[in-house]
Amino acid sequence: MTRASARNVPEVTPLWLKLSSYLILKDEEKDYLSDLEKNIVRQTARTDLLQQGEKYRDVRVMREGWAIRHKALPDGRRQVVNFVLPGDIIGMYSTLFESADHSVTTLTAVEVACFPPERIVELFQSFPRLAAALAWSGAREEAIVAERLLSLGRRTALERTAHLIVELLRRLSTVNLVENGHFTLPVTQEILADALGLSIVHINRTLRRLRDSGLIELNGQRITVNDVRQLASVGQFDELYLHLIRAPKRLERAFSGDRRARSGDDKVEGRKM
Amino acid sequence: MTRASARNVPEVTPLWLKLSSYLILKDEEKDYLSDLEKNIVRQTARTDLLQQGEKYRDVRVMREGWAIRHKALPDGRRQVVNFVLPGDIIGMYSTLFESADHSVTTLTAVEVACFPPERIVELFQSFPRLAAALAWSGAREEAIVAERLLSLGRRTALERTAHLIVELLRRLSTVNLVENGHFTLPVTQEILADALGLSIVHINRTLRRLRDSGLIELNGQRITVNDVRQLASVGQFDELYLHLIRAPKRLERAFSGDRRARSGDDKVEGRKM
DNA sequence: CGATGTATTGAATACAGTCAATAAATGTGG
DNA sequence: CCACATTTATTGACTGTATTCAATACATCG
Repeated sequence: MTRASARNVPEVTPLWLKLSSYLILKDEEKDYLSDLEKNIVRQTARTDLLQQGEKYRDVRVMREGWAIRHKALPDGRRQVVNFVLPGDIIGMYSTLFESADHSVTTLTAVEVACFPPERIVELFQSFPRLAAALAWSGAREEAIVAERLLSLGRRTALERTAHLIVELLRRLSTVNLVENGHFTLPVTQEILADALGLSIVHINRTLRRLRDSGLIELNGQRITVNDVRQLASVGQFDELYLHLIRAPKRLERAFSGDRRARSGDDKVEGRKM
Repeated sequence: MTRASARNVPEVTPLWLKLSSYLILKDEEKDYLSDLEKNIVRQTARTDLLQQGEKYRDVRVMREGWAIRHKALPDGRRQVVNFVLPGDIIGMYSTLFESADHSVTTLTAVEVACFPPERIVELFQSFPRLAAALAWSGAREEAIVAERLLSLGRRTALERTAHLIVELLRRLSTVNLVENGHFTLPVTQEILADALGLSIVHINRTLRRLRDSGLIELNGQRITVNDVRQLASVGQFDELYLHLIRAPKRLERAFSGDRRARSGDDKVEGRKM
């Protein structure tokens, strides 16, 4: 915890906060993260950060504001795949694909950091702990999408809606954007509908039910969750999928040893090759 | 294409085939893959490869047979997140999580290769091209789940079903498991229902409609797709999301240069740091 | 202060679910 | 190899959740 006094203490960004919930970052890692987020771009609400079919470019880190990742059918029907919140990364593996199969559109004015995808590779080589944390965050995103799939496939409208609210609460908590159970929800009911696979009208009715039951309150873009436990219960919320636990011991162990040799230790004891 | 005569020519596995659709593997990479798949385990149909809540163990490669990745609600409702086909990897990033948020259950007798997750790290360090190919395959899985989310959210029962059949056809084609438009579909209608967020009864009726329209034929576990184009059209199938194109040029370029320096080249020209 | 986008509610409709009964297929033990 | 049991598939009738259509209220913004 000793901090070199000469060192420029880097700003605490949402990404920093999020990764810190997974493992304790070292100063050099914080510095590298800080450097990654150096190139900052601002964009207004309801503009595209990425368009379906477009060639991928930079990797981006959401620093402030909300966006949605969504896919559309030729006839205009649309599905919101996920919400992009502060601390989330856009197009981490973009180098691997030729073109995007989804769009990303801002819901609010946003502040994003941009860097070339080559830096991800660099990071995997030079900062394996950071790389693991980023990979964790990426894999967790997949888990979130899978959980939403469970919602759309098997939860009722009420359950889905309750579930989404709890999910957002949890995710925003990690980056300090929840205060006393309330947070800003900068979405129209149309967007909620597209996220939950429902019609606008039905989302409206469902929110009404949640409000009438006293579980939530809505004032403009401010949502207050009065009873998280009960809301989570309505949504059949399973804490497991957000993987909000620190890096497993075996991972820490892997990083504690010699950096070059870390692939060998566990392996050899289990099998001979 | 010259092959060292002394070299043990490795078996062509589904994973090998799949990755080859993305980039042309070098002999040393083939050898490494072959070594990864050395430890082979067989398991009968309808047994678990992984259970929700369980601690993660080995990484597995499906060599033969089918499985499903699925999540369940406390009351028993179930959602199949994805089908695990030959060449697919189970739990690639498993080290990063404490416990599994989903189960994996075999549909047929399967043959899987097991290896400790540390080898993924090893591979990222020693075989970056292979690592990229694996990361591609992982990111593609996410894309498949996202596309299924679009299905459940915004496609009708008929569209969903048609879409899934085309998806399976495409994925199985990559690993040479489709012949003349027909392939083995080792699933009950209950599993299809759980994959598509429908009831068993409704899947049955939907399949009937597809058969009556002559688009597909079903004989036991053998399905024949008579008109892929039309079926794809019914399912609003978008070729984009499977990312069935070779590694983008910038990736190849990155690998062609000096291994240690490859993070720098593109980066510097765009910005100064 | 109109204009557009968003929210809300009622009424009619539809797609998909549930219940139920039967048929077909698959598996098991004698 | 057959008889029985179980799982899976199929179809009809009825129900219900969510959609669509429509009208109105409310909000936000230039």
